[in-house]
Parts: sequence; C-alpha cells; structure tokens
Amino acid sequence: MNSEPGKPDSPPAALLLRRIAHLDMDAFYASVELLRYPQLKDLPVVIGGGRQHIQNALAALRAADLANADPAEPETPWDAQAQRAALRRIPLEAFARLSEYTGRGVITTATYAARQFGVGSAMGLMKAAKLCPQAILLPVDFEEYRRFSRQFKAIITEIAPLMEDRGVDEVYIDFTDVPGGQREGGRVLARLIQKTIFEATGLTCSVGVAPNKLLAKMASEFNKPKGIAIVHERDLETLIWPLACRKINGIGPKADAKLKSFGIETIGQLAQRDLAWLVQTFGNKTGAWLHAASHGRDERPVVLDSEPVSMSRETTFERDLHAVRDKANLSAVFTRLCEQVALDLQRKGYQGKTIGIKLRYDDFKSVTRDLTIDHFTADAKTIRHAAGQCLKRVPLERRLRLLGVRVGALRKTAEAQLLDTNSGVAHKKIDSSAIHSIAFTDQLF
DNA sequence: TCTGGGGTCCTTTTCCTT
DNA sequence: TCTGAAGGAAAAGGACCC
Repeated sequence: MNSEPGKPDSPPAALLLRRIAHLDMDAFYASVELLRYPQLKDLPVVIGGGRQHIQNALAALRAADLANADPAEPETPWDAQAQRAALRRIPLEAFARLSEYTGRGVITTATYAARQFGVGSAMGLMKAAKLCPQAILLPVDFEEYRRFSRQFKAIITEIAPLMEDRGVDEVYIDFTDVPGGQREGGRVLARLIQKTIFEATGLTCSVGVAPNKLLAKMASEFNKPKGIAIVHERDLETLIWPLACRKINGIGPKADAKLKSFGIETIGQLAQRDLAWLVQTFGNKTGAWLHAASHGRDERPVVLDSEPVSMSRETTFERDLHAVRDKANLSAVFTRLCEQVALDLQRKGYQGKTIGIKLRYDDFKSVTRDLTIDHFTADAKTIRHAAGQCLKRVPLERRLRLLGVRVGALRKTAEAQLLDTNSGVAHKKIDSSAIHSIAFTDQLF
C-alpha cells in the first residue's frame, strides 16, 4: 500500500491520499451494438430476449432465404455456440420489431431513443412492445460484450495495475501509488484512461475518484456519460448528504422502503441517526454498515483477484412445465443444466461439494434445496445424482417456470493450482513505461 | 401485467453433537 | 431415554448487484 522508500519519484507516504477510482462504461451493451450496427444510432433499440428471439430471427432468415450456405442445424437443441456464430451473419432487417416478438423475456438495456418511450431495463418485453412497438429488438450477445470487457480492462491494468474486476462493465482502480494518480485529485489519470480506452475501442466511460470505493462508486455517476468526478472527504456534506439513500451501493428497494418508513430519505438524514438506533433497528452488521456508509467511511481494499464461490446454470422455460405431464422434457433440461455446470467447472478448473437446485413456480415464488456430498466433484453424473436427491425434497404440485442447478463450496483442482503457480505473477508487474507517460498527459483533453 | 441469468453475501432456521 | 442448553455446520431464503 505505501510507496517504496527508495523510489525517487514517489512522494513521502504521509503525503499520499488514498485515491480510489470507480470506472463505469457508458451504456455498455448498447454502445457495443452501435459499433456493430452504426445505422441504428438515434433509433429506438432494445436489447433483450433470449434464445426464442434468435431462433425466430433464424427462422425468418431461412424463410426469406437470406441465410448463407451453412445455416445453423435447425434440429439440434439450443446450441449457444452455433447460434451465436449464425447470429453474426444475420442482417439487421431479419430481427423482429418489438411488436412482432412473442415469447418471454426482459429488456436488458435500451438506447436513449427507446427510453424516451418509457421502456427500460428489467421491463417485460410484452409490456415494452405496447409502449414502443417500432423498437428494434436485438438479442443479447454476451460473448461480444465480454470480448470488449477484456479489452478495456487490459488497457486499464497497463496504466494502473491495481484493478478490481466488478463485472462486465465496471472496475475499481487504486490510484494511490500510481505516479500521477494524485494529480488534480486523480483527474489527470482518469482522463488518460478514458482517452486510451476510447481510442482503442470507440467506447466511452465515466470515472469517479474518491478516498474509498463507496464514494468513488457514487462519484462515477455524477457526470455520466463521459464524466469525471472528484470527491474528497470534505465534500461529504455538500455532494453526498443530499443524495437519496438508494444511491448507496448496497441499499436496494427493501432497505430503502424500510428507511423511508422512518422518514429517512437522504444520506444526510441517515447520518443524523445514531449508531445505537441503527443497530437496534437493522441488526448489528447492517446497522453499523449504514452508519459508516452515511458518513462516507469505507475501508474495503481493492481486491485484485477473487476466487469464485459457486457456479450455476438456470433456465426459464418458454411455458410453465408440469412435473408429471412434462416429465420427459423437464428431465432432459435438468440433465443438460447439470452437464453445463460440470463443463463450466472443468473449463475453469474447479470442483465443488455442495450441490443445489433452484425452482421457480408459476406464481414466481422460488425455493432452493442443497446437499453437501462427501467429496469434491466436477462430474456431470455425480452432480445430476445429488441434484436429483434435492429435487425429491421439494413440492412439485405447481407448474414450474424456472429450473437451476448450482455447485458451491468450490476449490481449485490440483492441475489448475499448478498452472497458477507457473504463470500467475507476471501480469501484475507494473509496466513503468506506461506509467511514465502520465507526466505528459496534462493537455490531453 | 410482467418479471433473465449469473453471481455474492447475510440472516434465519434447522439439524446434529456434546 | 428424556430434557435442555449451547455451539457449529448445513440448509433455506432473501436482498442486492451487474
């Protein structure tokens, strides 16, 4: 954490302020799609829907004979790999207007033009179709988003190596010891990162820099898109306290409703409550956390690499299935989910010993069951057997809309550990040439 | 009315052992 | 064998996030 004593260009440790950045890509999925289909700019576009949508598009394509020589084999069950390859060849015109779409699904994201009609993330596609029937519906292409994700993260670690991965479109970065990371409170380094990412990918992002992750996360939202916001401890009362409690990462709809029931709407109002009352009302852990968060305190470190705790696969059916009447169908899906989880584990070099299932009924209520077996496994048959045991402990009168399989209590396989020790350290080394370029970045923007 | 998929973390409940 | 307390692990549920 502290700068090395012998280094000539590091200021004395006492002068270094903790500077944590939160970087958030602007409208990530939609921006990636617009790179692929620039003609969609300014049109209402909705991204969402799943396999049904791609299958519809492929069917339409075949019907119109627009497909290339080797259309995806229509008879195979859903094969994500093949379908995605086919997806690349689908001309835009083949994708349905939202109004033509039939099937389940939610909107993952929508372009600004579509949002003007009132559609937005997490809305059901059927409802969105009523609000904006002319919107173009693109299927989600996670493979492609992950490709861009890897690219922009590689750029960041070249410049500032202490990066915490927080999912496909955001990261935390520790600026504290990066040369230049203290200049203008972090603004200079943030600008360099924004510029480098834009030049390499064509994508824009927003950055917040603050003394800790909690405040940095809030700051990155201040000037979206393409924004930079710098927050210091002294800004707490003016910049943070007027915000709604919901802006704190970790306060969701439930906690917010409970706070509101006590008349607490803003972070400032939350900060007025004393610790004892919060602990008594929200419990030990949550109470203490709420108190600290409202005062802008957060000591969590930037975590460079973390081990997964569980891996799972789940699927929502096209229509609700009945345990008895659709037994064959359900059983096939169940087995496939187990095989997929097993493959995921094997591919990533993990084994687990807690195997669980998740069911969602037609009334949207969910139940889970799990079972810890006496050895670690990544074997599909073993997982299927244990998951089958779990299934016996669950009521099956109602129709099911979702089925999932999860493996937890993970550990790395011996082979994967070996690979780690042989190749792990190199990528974390600081590339000093990249860092020294920071000295010349003042006039970049 | 409709509500995906893949995760993490926390709390409460249940079960087992001493 | 029962009864009760206590503690820990496993199981279940739920909130939250991207």
